[in-house]
Amino acid sequence: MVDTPDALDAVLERLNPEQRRAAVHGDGPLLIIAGAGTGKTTTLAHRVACLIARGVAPERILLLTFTRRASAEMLRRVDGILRELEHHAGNEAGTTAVATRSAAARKVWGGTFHAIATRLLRRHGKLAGLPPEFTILDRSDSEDLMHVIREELELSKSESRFPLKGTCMSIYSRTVNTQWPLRKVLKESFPWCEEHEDKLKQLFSAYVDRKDAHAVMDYDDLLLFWQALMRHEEAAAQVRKKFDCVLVDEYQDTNVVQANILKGMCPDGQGLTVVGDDAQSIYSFRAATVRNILDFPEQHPGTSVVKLEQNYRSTEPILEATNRVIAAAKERHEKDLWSERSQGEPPRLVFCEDEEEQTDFLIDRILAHREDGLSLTRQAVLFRASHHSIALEVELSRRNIPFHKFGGLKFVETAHVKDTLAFLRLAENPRDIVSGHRMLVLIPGIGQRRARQLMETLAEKRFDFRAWKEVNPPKAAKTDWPLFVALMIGLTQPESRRGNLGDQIGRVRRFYAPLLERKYDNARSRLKDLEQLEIVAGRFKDRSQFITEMSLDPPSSTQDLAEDPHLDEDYLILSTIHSAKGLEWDTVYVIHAADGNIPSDMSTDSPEQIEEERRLFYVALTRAKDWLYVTVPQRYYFHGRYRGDAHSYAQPTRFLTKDATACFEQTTAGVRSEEDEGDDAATGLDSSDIRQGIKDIWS
DNA sequence: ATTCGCCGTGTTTTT
DNA sequence: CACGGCGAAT
Repeated sequence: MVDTPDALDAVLERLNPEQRRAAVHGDGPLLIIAGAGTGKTTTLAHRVACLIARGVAPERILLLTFTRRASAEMLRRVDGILRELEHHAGNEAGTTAVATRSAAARKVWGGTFHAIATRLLRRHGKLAGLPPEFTILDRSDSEDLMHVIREELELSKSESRFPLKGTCMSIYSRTVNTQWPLRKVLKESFPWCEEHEDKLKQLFSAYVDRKDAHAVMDYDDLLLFWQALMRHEEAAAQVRKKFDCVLVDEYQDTNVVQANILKGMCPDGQGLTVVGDDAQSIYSFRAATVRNILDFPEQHPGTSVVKLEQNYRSTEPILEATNRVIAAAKERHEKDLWSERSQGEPPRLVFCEDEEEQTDFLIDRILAHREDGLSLTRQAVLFRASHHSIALEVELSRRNIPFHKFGGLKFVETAHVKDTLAFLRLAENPRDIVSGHRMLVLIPGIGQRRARQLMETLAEKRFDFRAWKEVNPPKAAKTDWPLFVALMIGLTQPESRRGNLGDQIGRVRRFYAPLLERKYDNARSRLKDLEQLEIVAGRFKDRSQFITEMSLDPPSSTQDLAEDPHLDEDYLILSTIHSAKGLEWDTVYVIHAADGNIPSDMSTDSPEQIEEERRLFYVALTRAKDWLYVTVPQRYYFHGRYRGDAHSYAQPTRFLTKDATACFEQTTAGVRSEEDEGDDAATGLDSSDIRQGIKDIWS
């Protein structure tokens, strides 16, 4: 099973000495500090391949990544390396090994903390008293449940205004993820809610009980239960003995609970590898703490530290600019990133009149780069907030330039898709009060109150939907009610559980369509979405798995769902900076780089927040290999209108210090100033067209 | 006692 | 678009 050392050496040859040290490192705890573009994925993939080559069983390797996409990419690379090893090893290994090897990478346990937690808890949940059929609440489901309880406890009737459901959820989530006392969380992050501390405690404890009673888990529970499993001696031993090695990517964006889980998985640090870059920590709003990576050596005595500093991604001029941006950061691990790619264009800082000019400039440059041979998929437009790309999307659609957008509101998060899924979720787990409630209030004549009663009735009758046949529906629901009950009974028949999922969605859709038409004015496009959903669902065999995937790993781009033939088509990438983490493109456009957007006005309360925004900007810039454009639309928009008088101008982001700016070539977009002035009139395209286009996106 | 519907307000980032 | 509040309709 062990390859000849020669084969391994030949493959490791292409790594630099530090990367190689990390890849071949033995059993002790290992911390890899990997600056942007220093070949982190390559290194980690080689390490995994080395482990397998040395005889570690792939199914005993746990690889924790930040997204499903990252995990798939990593395993693809591991697979590639293993095949290469085969090749080098020549014929001695024989044909059986080939079969073993090519399947090996797929056996690795790869995924996000949450996905792995789900997998472990479905299998070992009994140890923690969990029913294996639990359903998972996404953020807005959790908020809905919080809302229901808040109403029941009549907290909204308290004298001073009680925090909104979203705020309650944020407080709760922050409390459990930081593992701080509620008081401290309120004081530091939600000072305006301090007076409600007692009521919040009441609310949160009811929330925890309710989730238990209804067999639902929110995102935080997945981590918390895994943590609890690892604190229970017997359970921990059972989980631990499944794995020999645990590798964690993007460690700078993990929180305290995740660090505790790792400590539980590898108490003495044996077999534990973490990789990250403190300069790229951008998820503290999710309670991630950079202390995890900074304190790792103390938490795990005997840690070897490897620093990767050679950048393979960007040209020297781009790297110099990004280095100067991050140099202004307050607290950081000194890193000295350097590149051998000395030739290259300077990054450009482009001032635009307004957003329209920015859009024109972008499209102009994107097409020019494509002319020069850079396909659209090798170019990406990055922005701070999802809505920053709306105007660009409209124009791209108008010009038939294909694009995929990552981040922002996802398909599965839209109301009508959630409604549809709620039917399946309740069929799968009749105790799921959130889905039940959501569905029931869709039916005319049924509101908050009756929905609650109906769910109580269902619970009393042991979750048998036939109990609802006896219910006397209100007048408005006379015709819908029997149809609805029949639908639910149909969906819970044993054959439905395994039966064609597309069919099931179709049945729901036929019942739901009239309700949808009544509820939204633009039902047509929403119904089309449901047809999409039907197709996606058809690919799954197991209903429970489908529901889990939709809440844990939803399709990351809206266009992912569109059509399969899209796979080989060329398309431009639009992405939030957060969703661009870990990726790279030949040409990167960072748009709306004005103060107020970067840093976001929402995140300038504390110095820590501003530092995080700085790192965010750094992450955006460091995605670029050869070309980097930073665009600043100067006219300041405010809720779609000019703010105040017509001549207030935006400043470029404060993170472009004088030092950093010096690395940029400054230009104005000037798309319009020359001959385009006349063209504009000729095309007849005007802001009213664009605004109409914007409205079309929503409606 | 409930549900329905209209209107004003706000809008980051994500597992 | 989503949410919450408030008054009208059932």
